[in-house]
Amino acid sequence: METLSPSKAAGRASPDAAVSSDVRERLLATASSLFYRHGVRSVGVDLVVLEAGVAKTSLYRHFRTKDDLIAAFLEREDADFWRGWDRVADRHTDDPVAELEAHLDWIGERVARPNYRGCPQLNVAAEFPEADHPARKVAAAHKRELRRRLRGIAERLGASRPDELAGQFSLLINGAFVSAQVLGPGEATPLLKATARALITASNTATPGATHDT
Amino acid sequence: METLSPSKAAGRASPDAAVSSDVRERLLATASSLFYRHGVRSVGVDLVVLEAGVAKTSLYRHFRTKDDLIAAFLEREDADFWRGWDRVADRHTDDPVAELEAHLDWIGERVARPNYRGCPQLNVAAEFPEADHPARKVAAAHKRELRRRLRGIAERLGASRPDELAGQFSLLINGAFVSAQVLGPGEATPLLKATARALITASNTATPGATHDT
DNA sequence: CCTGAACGCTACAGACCTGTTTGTTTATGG
DNA sequence: CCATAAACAAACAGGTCTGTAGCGTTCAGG
Repeated sequence: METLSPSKAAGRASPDAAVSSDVRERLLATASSLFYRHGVRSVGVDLVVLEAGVAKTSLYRHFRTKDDLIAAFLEREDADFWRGWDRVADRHTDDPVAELEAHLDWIGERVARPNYRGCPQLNVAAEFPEADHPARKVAAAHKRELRRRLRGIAERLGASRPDELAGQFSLLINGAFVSAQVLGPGEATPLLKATARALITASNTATPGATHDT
Repeated sequence: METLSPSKAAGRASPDAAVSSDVRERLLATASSLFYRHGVRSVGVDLVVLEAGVAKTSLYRHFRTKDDLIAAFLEREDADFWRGWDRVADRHTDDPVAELEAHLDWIGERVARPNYRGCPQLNVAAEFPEADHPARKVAAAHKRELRRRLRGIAERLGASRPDELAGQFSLLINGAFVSAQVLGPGEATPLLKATARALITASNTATPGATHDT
């Protein structure tokens, strides 16, 4: 029988009710870190509760299943991502070109980090082929949101076909997310920005309604 | 050694010696299909041998471990991919622009297929974070080869910085591979081609930003 | 002071996983 | 016609996985 150790009780958050979310938050933070670093399927719930210093029963009190925990992980990553995005966007409310370039700087820097392991949304999508998996829905919504925001920028750029331009940006950014392994360090940012500039130029000079395809 | 027997057929393995590779080939074909459709980690060896109609001992005679089987799966996909690529390239030995566009058509068509499940190399890389996994080495080599071939095209295009242009193409194509879930049907090809055209145009004008027509 | 919620801990169920072992069948080459 | 190699079949070893059950402890609020 273990006697309760004061240091233990002090180490973890005070049992102070606060909201019950203290344990939940620690679980989610631990799971997010483990899931991102090692992949979702290779991390068992036993490891999560061990690292979080929490009982397994508590995990299943806060998350119905592991799949729900995975979805919560992606939602957390989604929120983090847009928080960072907004921080960048807020510095360039007037100039859409500058805003886009700042986003690409931010993304390029992120992709070049030594422990970068790819976009969590894309990773989970690759790990779970079933499109109706709860986490897949989060991932799909995240990518739709990315394109939506890019379309907003494209509109402010005055592109003749903003949705098409946004699609191109989206291709580009997702390409950077998965290409870390094949890109040299520091290569992503210049590639992203050069490509974006070429696309903006082309979108300005393109003849509206011209059909290039055949 | 290659005695061929007309009495092939009949559901079960033809006892015909053939090359020993008959069983191996069926194993690899079955595993490849299952791995691609359902993901590598979610398909156990028991299922592979069941679907292949082969004994598990046979699997482990031809592949030392499951990891080796996964690597063989990626090697097979790699070979298939370049076979298709070469078929396209062989039709456009004279015109690099036409060749690139043909490749993008081919890729766009592939990505739009209803049961497209992403690039197997990228999927496996997402499933196995450990960079030293045998399959990861195959995937990395595959992506390096892609960029190498794109650089060849960029050189024949007369780009001033062919390696940079190849990097941009690479970003673009990998982006298309992972963006299937966010792209509308039939959207990939026009996006790919329009982007490639913009990049080629930009690469011809020495400094980005200038809007010059070819 | 009592009740109930939240948490911790241990053990377990039941399934699935990779890889091995043992023993049998089959077919071909010498 | 026999030796050899390869395949088959089935059980098993030893883990790991998700999720549940049982039981004790802490603590806030009435």
